[in-house]
Amino acid sequence: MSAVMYEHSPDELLSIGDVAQRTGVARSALHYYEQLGLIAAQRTVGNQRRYPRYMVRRISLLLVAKRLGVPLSDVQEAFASLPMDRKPTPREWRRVSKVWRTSLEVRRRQIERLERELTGCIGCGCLSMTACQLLNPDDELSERGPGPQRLTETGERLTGKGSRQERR
Amino acid sequence: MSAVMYEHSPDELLSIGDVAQRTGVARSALHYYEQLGLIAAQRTVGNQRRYPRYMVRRISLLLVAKRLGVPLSDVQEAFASLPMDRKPTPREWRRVSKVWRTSLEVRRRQIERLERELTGCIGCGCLSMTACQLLNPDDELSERGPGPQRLTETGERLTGKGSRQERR
DNA sequence: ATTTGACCTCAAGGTTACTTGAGTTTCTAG
DNA sequence: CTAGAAACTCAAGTAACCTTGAGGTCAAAT
Repeated sequence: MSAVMYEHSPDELLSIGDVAQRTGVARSALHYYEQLGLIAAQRTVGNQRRYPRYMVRRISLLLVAKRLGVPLSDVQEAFASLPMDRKPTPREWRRVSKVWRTSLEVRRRQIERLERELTGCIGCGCLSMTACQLLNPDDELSERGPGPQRLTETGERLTGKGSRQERR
Repeated sequence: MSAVMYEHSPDELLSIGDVAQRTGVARSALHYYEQLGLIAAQRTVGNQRRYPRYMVRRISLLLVAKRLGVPLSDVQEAFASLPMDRKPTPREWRRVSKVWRTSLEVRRRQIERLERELTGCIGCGCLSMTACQLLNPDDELSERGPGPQRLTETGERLTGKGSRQERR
């Protein structure tokens, strides 16, 4: 580990292993993100990746997006305006984060609405197909295409009975 | 369309096309859900599926879960206690829906927390790695396995600039 | 100097959630 | 009764997001 002796020296470059540990992202995932152009690294003479510190922030912001269920293609767009070769200014960080904030708010409101609807329907025990908006959303539900749609991301463990495998 | 004349007769069985239209779920997806044991149907002499009405509710509840980003494997678990061969009682519906409600609440709280954190960090422009919880969640973030993780489900279109393809 | 662990690339595989297509059969309206 | 729409099965393909493996290189501690 290249940075283990100088944890907090300001301009220390981080190896991929360091970054993996700090961010909790697997090395293979970092490779993948690099392929997508979401992150970048300098290289040593021996072709090994060396990350400047601000890349960790970039990755962390990426993780925030992931936690929100934002697809990487959207992250790509949002990151397009962030410089890769120098530390972004606070102003630049703010601009990007603002997008996430907006998305967060939207999602929160949708969830609140769902909660209200579910409470209404289930509360009265009706679950009536005709009256219940939740069960008859009508709106764009049928418009959705195929492909995977997941987000256990935020780790709620629905049943709470430990019945879900710890995956793999 | 078998049910087009008797839209609201009580014990009418629905063809797969009917169900697809009512729920907004593609026929192929219904086949898929059946494979997973999430739904079931009676068959005609000619082997075509005929769904009892309550299956539509079951599917609708499944869709709610999907909207929440719950993976189908979790839905499977939750549905395990719902009878497939008869109309579930309101009590049974309630029990299952309660799980969703809990999940919703958890998710909402997480989002609220994220919002607070993001506001704090971005608001002051610091985005500091040491002080910011958002960028250093530490908690179980690294525990996540591979596989797809998406949820544009609720359709927020982050950038709002119509830059995202309408898929396919 | 050597060994051990970290790293590299590239191709292929895995998971979730479906869709698409081929070839065939069943239903229903005229 | 017959044509055309709708359904059936099964296999294979797709998309997002990574992981795993093979085969080889680099770097830091002994």
